[in-house]
Amino acid sequence: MLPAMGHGVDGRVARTRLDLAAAKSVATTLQALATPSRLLILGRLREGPATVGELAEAAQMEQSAVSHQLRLLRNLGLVDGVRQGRSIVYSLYDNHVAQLLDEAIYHAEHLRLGAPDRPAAGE
Amino acid sequence: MLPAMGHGVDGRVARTRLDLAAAKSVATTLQALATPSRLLILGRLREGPATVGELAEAAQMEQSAVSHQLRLLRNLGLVDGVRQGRSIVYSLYDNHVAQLLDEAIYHAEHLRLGAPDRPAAGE
DNA sequence: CTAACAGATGAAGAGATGTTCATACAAGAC
DNA sequence: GTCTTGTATGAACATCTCTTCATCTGTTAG
Repeated sequence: MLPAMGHGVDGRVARTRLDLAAAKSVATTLQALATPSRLLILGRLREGPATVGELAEAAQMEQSAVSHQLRLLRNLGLVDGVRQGRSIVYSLYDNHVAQLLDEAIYHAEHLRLGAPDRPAAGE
Repeated sequence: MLPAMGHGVDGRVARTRLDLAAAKSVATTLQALATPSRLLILGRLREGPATVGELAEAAQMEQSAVSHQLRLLRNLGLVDGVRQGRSIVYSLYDNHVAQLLDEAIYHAEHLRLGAPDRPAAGE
């Protein structure tokens, strides 16, 4: 009862050894989720579409900073923005993004339970 | 047909808005998966326990570099290493790690299908 | 037209990150 | 004990990342 082979959420199995190219690709995408600011933005987007201003408000950061991060997320295909009047409304690109986000949050929070975070405390 | 609310792999739902603390926590963990070298290491461990030397071989990196990354992964609670003679055998800490890895790879690779990665090519 | 609002973008700087090099530590071989 | 193998660790350095500031583009109001 120790599945060394990875098994996905619905039966899919990842059996091919991760090669360098794949690792780079995955790393690039995961890095998009590996920052508090972007997670806050995506977290807000998970609740529904929002303008840049609303995202800045939700993430408590400057408009410019949000815009920079949105560009990154856009280039990676994680979000999409459409103009609506003066505003631009952003939303998660598709369900893969939403799922990845949810699963990342779920697992990450569970993993933190046993994670000291700080190297050593003893002395 | 547009689930704004996130839904996890087996029904669990992430409904609480991600606050800054949670975002930081998740980001920290995800960052561990957001680098090619660490993904290669974890990818190898997904196939079963391995010594530092084997990991260095699999990831094509120097022993020292592997050791540094292993410390990081250890501190985050993603891997665990036990001494066996002269070697130290590492393995994924638990199934959460394996699952997170699998799902990250799965989603990330699917997302890359529509991701240009490079800003603009025209000219 | 001009003014105001909403975002995007480039440059620059502070900080974080990952690798390498040299060295230290631990365990077994002799 | 010494030597060799396997791993950890610290310092240094190059690189990348994220934010801020100033400015520019695009849209609507007057």
